[in-house]
Amino acid sequence: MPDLADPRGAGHAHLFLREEQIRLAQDLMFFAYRDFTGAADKLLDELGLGRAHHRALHFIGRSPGMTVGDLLGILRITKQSLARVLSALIDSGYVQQLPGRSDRRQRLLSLTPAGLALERQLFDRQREVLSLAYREAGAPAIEGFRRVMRGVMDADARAYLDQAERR
Amino acid sequence: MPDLADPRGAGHAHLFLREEQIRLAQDLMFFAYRDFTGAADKLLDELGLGRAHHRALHFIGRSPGMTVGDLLGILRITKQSLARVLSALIDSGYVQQLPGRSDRRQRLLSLTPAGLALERQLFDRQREVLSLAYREAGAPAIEGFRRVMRGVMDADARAYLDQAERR
DNA sequence: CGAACAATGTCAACAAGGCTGTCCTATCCT
DNA sequence: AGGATAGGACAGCCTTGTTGACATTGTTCG
Repeated sequence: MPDLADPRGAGHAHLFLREEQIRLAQDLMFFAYRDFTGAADKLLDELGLGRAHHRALHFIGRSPGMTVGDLLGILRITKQSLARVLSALIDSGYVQQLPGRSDRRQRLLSLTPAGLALERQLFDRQREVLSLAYREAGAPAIEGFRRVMRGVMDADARAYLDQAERR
Repeated sequence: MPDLADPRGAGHAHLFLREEQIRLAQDLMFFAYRDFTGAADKLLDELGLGRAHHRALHFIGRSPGMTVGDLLGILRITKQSLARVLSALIDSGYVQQLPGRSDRRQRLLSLTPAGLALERQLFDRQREVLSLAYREAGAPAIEGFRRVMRGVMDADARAYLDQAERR
């Protein structure tokens, strides 16, 4: 009865297992994020854009008509940081701003046809990577992936996802 | 028989579903990575360190005795970028270098006691977040998470994980 | 109506952490 | 002896984050 003979040892083994599992997750986060975002980098680079531009394109495409404030809340960067990225996208003709109907101080953001086309190209690069991963992992794994990732995010981010899913 | 009556419609619905699933994964990657790495930021900030320092501490702690070249291969940054981070860690007494036994050109990297202690504190911050997520998601979800994340990474990263698991 | 507040934009300066390019030293290997 | 390799160092650049201050326009409320 090793468990009774040495409960402290068993406890250590359990902690060790959990620790190794967490350290593995740290590795997974680093490598998966690096390679997932990296899938779009080559194309971005050719256009003189960066990941920050991609993020903005992504979220604007996901919620057309969102305000600048909405986008700031999602990205959690300062408006000065966003302004640089956003004005580049507007100058390049990928994003357009329309005055809000109910509140005309707002600038409602949306992708132009060129922006839609670019976002789709970037999307396709990442889809390729993720589709392979999904196919290898199988449907139940995908649901597990979703659940864990969701659990890592803060409440605001979960609320955003809930709202995105309802659309 | 709607499927036979409008196979094109069904195809579109299928594509739409897959597309939405991929876009959801983009969201998950952004939010989960942001909040997971963010868990350690406050502590890093107090010590005047950044995420780059944390990454180096993590991987050195994971494979004590690794060479500078090994670390470069994992992080995929230039040696000049790494040098800045590494020399800061050495100057602060968190990392030490020992000459390689078989090849004395090498500097084998390891954490000092202070480095171990710091890495543990950073680890604990992230463990807190991830433990909650794991508890909510359940064991089968964790395995799914692992499988999908692994599938997203490139072959080199998978090989690193395989080797790390064998230790 | 007018004052306070809110949404957005803008200028300036700074820091972290990537990058390139070049050159150097010590060591290893043939 | 001489070329290849591991690592370090100096210089300068870019992206993308930061803070702080201030301007403009539009909304809201007493």
